[in-house]
Amino acid sequence: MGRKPCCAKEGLNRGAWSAKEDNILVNFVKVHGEGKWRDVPQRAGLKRCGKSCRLRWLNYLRPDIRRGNISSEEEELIIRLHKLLGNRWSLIAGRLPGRTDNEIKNYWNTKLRKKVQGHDHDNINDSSKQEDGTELKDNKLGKTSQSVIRPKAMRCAKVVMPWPLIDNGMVNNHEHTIPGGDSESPCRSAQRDNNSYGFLMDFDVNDLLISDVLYSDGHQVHKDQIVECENLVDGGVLEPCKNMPSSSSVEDIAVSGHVEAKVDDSLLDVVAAENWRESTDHPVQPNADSLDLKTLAAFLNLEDDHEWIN
DNA sequence: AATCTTTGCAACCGCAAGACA
DNA sequence: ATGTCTTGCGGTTGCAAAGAT
Repeated sequence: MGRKPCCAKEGLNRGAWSAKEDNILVNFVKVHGEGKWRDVPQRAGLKRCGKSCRLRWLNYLRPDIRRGNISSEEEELIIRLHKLLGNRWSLIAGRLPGRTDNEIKNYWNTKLRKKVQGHDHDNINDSSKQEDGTELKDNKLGKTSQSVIRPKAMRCAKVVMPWPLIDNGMVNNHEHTIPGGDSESPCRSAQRDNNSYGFLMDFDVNDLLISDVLYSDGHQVHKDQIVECENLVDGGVLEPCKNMPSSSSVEDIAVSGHVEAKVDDSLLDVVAAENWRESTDHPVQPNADSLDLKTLAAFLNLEDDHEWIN
């Protein structure tokens, strides 16, 4: 027996919302709050599908929506997050306070994709070309291959809050333990040094993943990068994992799709959630935003974070 | 000025996961 | 344990505005 459709489609308005409909929905949510979207149209007196109401609210009517042009910092962040997360628009949007997944998706599809593709084309490396010089495509959509973290299955055992947040007194605890998480993570905790990489946290992912993230560029990780990474480790940024497969030679560590590194949402959400909480009262809050960008910059790109955050 | 093409964005659709009875 | 409901997500579509011819 099939499930009921979310709404009877006959007699319902479709397409663009009128100002009057917007008003009704806003007033209804103000009074009754979000949720129970299925009942909203009937209770609010809207000739709309509940799903449509929810979408309209989330993507357009919510008071904390930040409209207007996407800044170059946001654009840069979207590109980097997309490189890291793929088409996980909701996750990407979660790192951009006030922006919706739909907006970011549209922005990517209409502007950034071309931009990035153009850039990739310029920087196409040998590994993406066949012997005859034609480019290899990794799927039927013709996307260039890239390392993407699929943030679902893996559970994060323990999360260490980013130091800037702690230093700023935004949070009290130095550790947030996820209930049910495995307390014996194979990777030892990241060093508690006062540095911006602290939020690489006690994470249930091996070093390969970390180097994936740090150097995810869709290309092979070079030996000198690993050396650099190890220097970071030596410097107290990351403590080396004990269970790193010893057989994996440096040259073999390809940052490619086969590493289905499934990072729990909490990886970055810890940061974003705090910033979001801070920013919802004042959607454009320079401190919170710059903090978030800076922390993410440190996470996403160790080398040139000074260049794009300013 | 008229028509065609492209672009940008809001909205829709189907699917999946989690919650709940 | 199972079925249904609710919500969220990502892909796609439709349409209006802008630009090109």
